[in-house]
Amino acid sequence: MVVTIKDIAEKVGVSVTTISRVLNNRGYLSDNLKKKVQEAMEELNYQPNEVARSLSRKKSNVFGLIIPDISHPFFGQITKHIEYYAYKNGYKLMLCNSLLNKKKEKEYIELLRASQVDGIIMGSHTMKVEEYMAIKLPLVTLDRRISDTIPYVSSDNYRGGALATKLLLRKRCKKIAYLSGSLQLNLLAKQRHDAFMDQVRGQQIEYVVRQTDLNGFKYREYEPMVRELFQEHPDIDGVFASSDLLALQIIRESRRLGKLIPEELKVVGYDGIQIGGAEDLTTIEQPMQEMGKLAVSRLLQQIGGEETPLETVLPVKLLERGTT
Amino acid sequence: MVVTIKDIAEKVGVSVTTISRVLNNRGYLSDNLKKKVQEAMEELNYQPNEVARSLSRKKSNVFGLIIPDISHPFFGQITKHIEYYAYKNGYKLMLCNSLLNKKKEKEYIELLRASQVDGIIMGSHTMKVEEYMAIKLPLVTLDRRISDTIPYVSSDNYRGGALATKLLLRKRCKKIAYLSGSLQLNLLAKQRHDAFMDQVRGQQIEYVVRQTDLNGFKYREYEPMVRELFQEHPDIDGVFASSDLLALQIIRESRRLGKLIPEELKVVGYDGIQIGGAEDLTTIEQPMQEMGKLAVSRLLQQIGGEETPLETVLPVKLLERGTT
DNA sequence: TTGTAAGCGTTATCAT
DNA sequence: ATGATAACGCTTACAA
Repeated sequence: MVVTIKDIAEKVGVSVTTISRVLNNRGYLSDNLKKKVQEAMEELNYQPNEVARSLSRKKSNVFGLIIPDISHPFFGQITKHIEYYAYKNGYKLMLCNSLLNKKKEKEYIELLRASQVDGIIMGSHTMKVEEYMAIKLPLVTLDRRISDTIPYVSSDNYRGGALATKLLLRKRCKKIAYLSGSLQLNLLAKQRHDAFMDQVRGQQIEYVVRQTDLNGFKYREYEPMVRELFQEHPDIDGVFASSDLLALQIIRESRRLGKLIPEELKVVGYDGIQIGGAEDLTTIEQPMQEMGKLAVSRLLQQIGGEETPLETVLPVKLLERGTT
Repeated sequence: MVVTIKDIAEKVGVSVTTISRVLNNRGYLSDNLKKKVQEAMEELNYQPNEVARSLSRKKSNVFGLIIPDISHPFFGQITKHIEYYAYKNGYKLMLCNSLLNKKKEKEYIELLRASQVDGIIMGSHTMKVEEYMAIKLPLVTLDRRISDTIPYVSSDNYRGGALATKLLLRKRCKKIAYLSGSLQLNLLAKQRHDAFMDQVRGQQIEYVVRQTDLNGFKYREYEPMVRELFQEHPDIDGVFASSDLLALQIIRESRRLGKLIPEELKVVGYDGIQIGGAEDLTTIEQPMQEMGKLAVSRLLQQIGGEETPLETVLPVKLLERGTT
């Protein structure tokens, strides 16, 4: 049998209440008692049952994290930081990969509520606004403005888009393309596109916009899009890709075509993923560590009953490297 | 207040036992009753409390996953698959990033036990053998043979090492290097090195072995090691890197030095990560999906009281691509 | 300073 | 077929 608080109580010869007090360091306790209890715990190798605690306290110290795909470097990195700060604050993390599957996302949300998690960080969203509003749990989204009541943490997408586009203009590109994953999926990343358009319109420059309608993260499938782009527009000399992974695909394709980078083609990515192969890529770096930290702290604020600002927009940084 | 089984019972006019029965579909229940209960649940928007269930059933339906770093593509990908199969079997996943920090790993193990998880998948190991043996919980390790009682899932590291090395020999390399992260950390990956040595010894070929003593995943710090290697041995014409990330670093450095790949230098990586930039890399692919699947199923076996084989070694595959 | 007892929301064991 | 009631392991008023 597993050792419980009751066994400790019997061994020491006090009530369970007292043991619980020692455990939580509440109330007045003689040092002698404390010591005896500690010893008994050691001896019996006692471990508190967090499930029982959660039930009793109505608090689980668990956060749910719902993202599309943990194997995507952007989410992998941000998750790393979220875990770091959650752990630091005494919270565990339940990992939920939605794969942008509506049913799975919904099931996970229900599962998280049923599991009495103390808060949810959403980096995925495929359901209707009302369904998120109905969650009634501390909630924060990553890079997604779902409604004007659900707090979100993002980086400055518009500025990122502007920085990237301006760089290409400054480098005297004559015909530039904006490439992105599905725009619908991510409202805020759409601002990169808006910024691109604002920079490009009215300028003496040709431009092309392309987006996948993949509702997924099948990076492999970026390839045909990129190939097609260059077939239709072989004279493109600048590309702003809305993710580093996409940018890498472009670089790969242009190598195949024998286009020299940056001489004949300049490429700017987005995210700032720290992965071999992306290290020479000029890109817009999102402050992933800060984003993770703030996502956690927005949740903690809500749990603590504090006011939480609707928007938390963090600055991005242009990393000018080898591909421009 | 939150709706409980009791509220449903009152509304329907039966006992909580009956509601619980409906919930778990146990025993004999009239269809009429079932329907009425279902309706009441819908109406009151009832959600079972998993914490209470776990306490009562002594089963949480949660697995703990301890890995060094979720932002490393290898672990990101394998985690994706683990999550997939866990979910499919009704288990949630608690994500624990150890950062190869002994204290954190130990704390997490305790936390997982306290949280009554039903099993642990360990992809990290920094503690002493006995400490793992003392876990007394369904356990499976990834790519780590800790003792001969703890089941592990891995791919065939020796064969992977042999395949990679043989390829370089077949391609007529004259001087090849084996590069790896810290060998101590990962007993099984060490077999890649053994295989390398077995292939290379007694052949008419020069070879060099280098390993970081980084006890971490600071990929950035691979750079100096790689640079140094080429300074000391500018005549190397083949490299077997024990991870794709390391291989990418080598490719990067050789570009800088103006060495042509594969003409002047051939590079073989390891892992088969699916990341832009690694797509042209010749590498040894680990069957990550199968590994994730089997890690989960080994845990399920243990939970089900079945015999679990000590070792599960899956085949690797040589992907011959652009860098050889 | 310590103890009694109720309560957290479910499940499980007997009854009936 | 359905119900009482104890039990899961812990916390927390309220007492003493």
